[in-house]
Amino acid sequence: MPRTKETGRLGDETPALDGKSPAALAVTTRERIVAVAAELFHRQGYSATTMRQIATGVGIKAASLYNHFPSKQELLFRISYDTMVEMHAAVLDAMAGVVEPEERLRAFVGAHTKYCIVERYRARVADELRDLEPDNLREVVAMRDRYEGVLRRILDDMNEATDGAVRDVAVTANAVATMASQVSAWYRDGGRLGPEEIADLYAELAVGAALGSRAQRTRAERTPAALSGKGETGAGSADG
Amino acid sequence: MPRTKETGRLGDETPALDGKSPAALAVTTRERIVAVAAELFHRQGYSATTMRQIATGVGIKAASLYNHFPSKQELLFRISYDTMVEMHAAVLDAMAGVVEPEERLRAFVGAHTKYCIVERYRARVADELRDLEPDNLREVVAMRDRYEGVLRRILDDMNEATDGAVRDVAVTANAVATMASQVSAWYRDGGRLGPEEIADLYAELAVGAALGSRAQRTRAERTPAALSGKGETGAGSADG
DNA sequence: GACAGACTAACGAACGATAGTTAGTTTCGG
DNA sequence: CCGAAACTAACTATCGTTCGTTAGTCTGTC
Repeated sequence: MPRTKETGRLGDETPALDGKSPAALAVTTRERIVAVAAELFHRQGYSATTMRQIATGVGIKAASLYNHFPSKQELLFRISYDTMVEMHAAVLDAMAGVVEPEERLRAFVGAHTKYCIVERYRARVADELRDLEPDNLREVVAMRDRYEGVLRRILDDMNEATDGAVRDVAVTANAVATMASQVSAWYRDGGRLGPEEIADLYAELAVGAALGSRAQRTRAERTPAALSGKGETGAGSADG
Repeated sequence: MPRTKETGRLGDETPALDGKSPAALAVTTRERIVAVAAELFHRQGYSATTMRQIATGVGIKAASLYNHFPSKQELLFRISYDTMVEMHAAVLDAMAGVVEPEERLRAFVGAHTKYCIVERYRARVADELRDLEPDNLREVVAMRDRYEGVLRRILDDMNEATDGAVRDVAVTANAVATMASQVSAWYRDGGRLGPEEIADLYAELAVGAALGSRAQRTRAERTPAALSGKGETGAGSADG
């Protein structure tokens, strides 16, 4: 490691690193790069973020970034892909051992929401697929599709268990997934509720949305509307 | 109007304009610029879109864009602001004359969702506030806050009418608003359901989320959880 | 009705700034 | 004392924007 400046000591010549951001807590330079890049990509978008900004945030020069990542695009891909994997794992872990469909939905949405709050920079970057180059895009989309398949299966099970209370599985799956992912669009630290509490609320919102109120259900029986939408990606297709 | 090339005739030297995009239907050059820019901003993001790309899409050169807009930023602002105004008007129109809170929620979410589908390019650009410069941002955010206040008031009314069935008004408002806005993230033309049908489904999802299922409500009475969250922006604050 | 002048909207060319990236060199830690 | 990882310096490409110009069109006056 060069330069007398140690990774642990901050605030001397490092212009960024406010101390509270996750970048300050990261140990290795590589981890700090990822953390800083995620925050900047989140705040400014990929294209509007420069390698020099990332470098300044980490406390090094732009050229030094290339000792850790071969390109800006690869940096974006690693953030997106690793986040997708991590989120998937967190959700599967939360659902482990839970068998009742409605409880599985709670576990899924709760864990997903919580992850999207706690890791909100990464999560938002991973949700923005537009800047990924074709090959990288394919890989991340495949990951995401597998992930959303889990949700669709839960809703299918709920539909079966409740004799068709879910009005349209495909649309509901998309709606619930986007709702939970976008929690990071409005969440801010220091608010009235913490991540856990919001995650619990979101889980209940999802259950309510999926099953509907009793009034809705009786109304639906009277006027049969859309079918259950089983076995389709959505009303449209996925994005490419 | 210069150049023998008339605005109405297309496809001679204009390299873009595939005929099906809204840009092809626009009459004036200014309208076509807005339509092309909205689609490109949506697909690639603001920073990744160049003035030369927009110009090519319209069928003119980059320099000519400045006869219609003083800057790229102003172009973004006009798209964002006008869309916000239009959407607000569409939703208020749909709610006109509807008094029952639950029906007002249906009207709000239905109209909002439908607009976000039909005008999905514009709507997604207007939802991306990160590229707006401070002054422009303030104006659009003010517009949006007024808009979301309407939703919060509806949920407050529902809460009163149902003796507290809405678990947390602030969180629910944010969740419903983001859910509906993000419908454009997955909708594609030619799918199983059209805009109207999806909008209706979303309205029901919102009602279900807001009121919850009967099972949820009895469960909530046993274990009093979060308060109703009245009079606050959310669990965090809004963005700035 | 004709014609001078203002206006609109297009063009090609170019400018300054800055982007991602590379090459070559220096500097410590193990 | 070797190599990982930092540095300085520079290259090339492209960006938003400006400039000077030109062709067509509207407007008002005689």
